[in-house]
Amino acid sequence: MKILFLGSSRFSKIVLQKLFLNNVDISAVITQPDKPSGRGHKLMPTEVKQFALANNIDVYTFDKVRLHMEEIKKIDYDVAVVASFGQILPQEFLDYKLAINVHPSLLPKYRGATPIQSAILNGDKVTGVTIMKVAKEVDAGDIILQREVVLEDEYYLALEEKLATLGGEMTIEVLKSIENGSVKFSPQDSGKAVLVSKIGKEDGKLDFSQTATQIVNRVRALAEEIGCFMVLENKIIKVYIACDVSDKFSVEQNKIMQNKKNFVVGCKDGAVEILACQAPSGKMVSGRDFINGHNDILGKTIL
RNA sequence: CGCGGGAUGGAGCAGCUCGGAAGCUCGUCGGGCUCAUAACCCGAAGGUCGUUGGUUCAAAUCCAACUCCCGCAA
Repeated sequence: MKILFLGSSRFSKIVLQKLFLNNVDISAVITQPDKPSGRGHKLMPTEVKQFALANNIDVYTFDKVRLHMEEIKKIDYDVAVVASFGQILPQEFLDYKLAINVHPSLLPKYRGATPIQSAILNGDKVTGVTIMKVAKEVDAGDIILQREVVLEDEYYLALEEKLATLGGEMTIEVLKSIENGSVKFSPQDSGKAVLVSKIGKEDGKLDFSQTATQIVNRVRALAEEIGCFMVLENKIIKVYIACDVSDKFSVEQNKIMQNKKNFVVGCKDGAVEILACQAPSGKMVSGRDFINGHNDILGKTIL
């Protein structure tokens, strides 16, 4: 059975890698076009494209799939595997051959762009991966296989890797079931659907009037990708790692603790320690180092 | 040619506008206090101030080029 893989993100790349290493027959890969990125606006290929090139897999970069159906129909494949591709696929593509999607949540919960972040942000104890048929409505197709994953206070990247790896394994199972005809489709209960939208820069701002758990969850969910930050004396301090230290310290809400050893900020129900952060123009440093270099901020207020 | 910030003992920073003897908070080492300590007190070591050239009586500081790092934007 030959597959056509469509994906663009790091999540996609991990799934693709899993399939590749398990000798799934990958006819070709379709990914988003190279985009200007980084300093100097150099053109950067997606991680999926980089992986494909490094492993001699045919790769196509299509800005809009619907404009390239002719080329797609020339590719010899049986099933399309879609993982975080970043484009809405046209009906013509869905009608052409079976397309299945790897989605990192327990559908119908968290349909949309940010299922992994949403699970962490909401403090969920369990999330998972769903393999479903791709339907016209986003993430609403019939479910083929679903597995749960218990959250263990991971940060985004670690959870993404875990879910993507599982997603790859599940995809392989599903492909086998399609091959031997045992595959079953069960419709989603759309009444229970939870939609999550894109997350923007401003969502990374830490609000110390929230609880310690909420703040830490926000850092876990967003610090690595979008970036979390707080505003201190008109400067944006990026926050990378934070933990709940309410049981060790008691600090007034929004205030920085007067302690040269720990970068601790008070919040609604306790205190959060900043373990890694970054000042403008600086590198990422430990909270301890940050305090050493900016000891004048002790006792100051976070806006 | 996208925009901008930075490089100062082992770490994180100040000093640069207005040139003129290297500073702060830590760390390290030694000593003291203490039942004890990551706390406190005393002392010490450790820097060609990113590189190269220029201006000057004199450059961390002004000028030029280069190297490496970082943020924004996308």
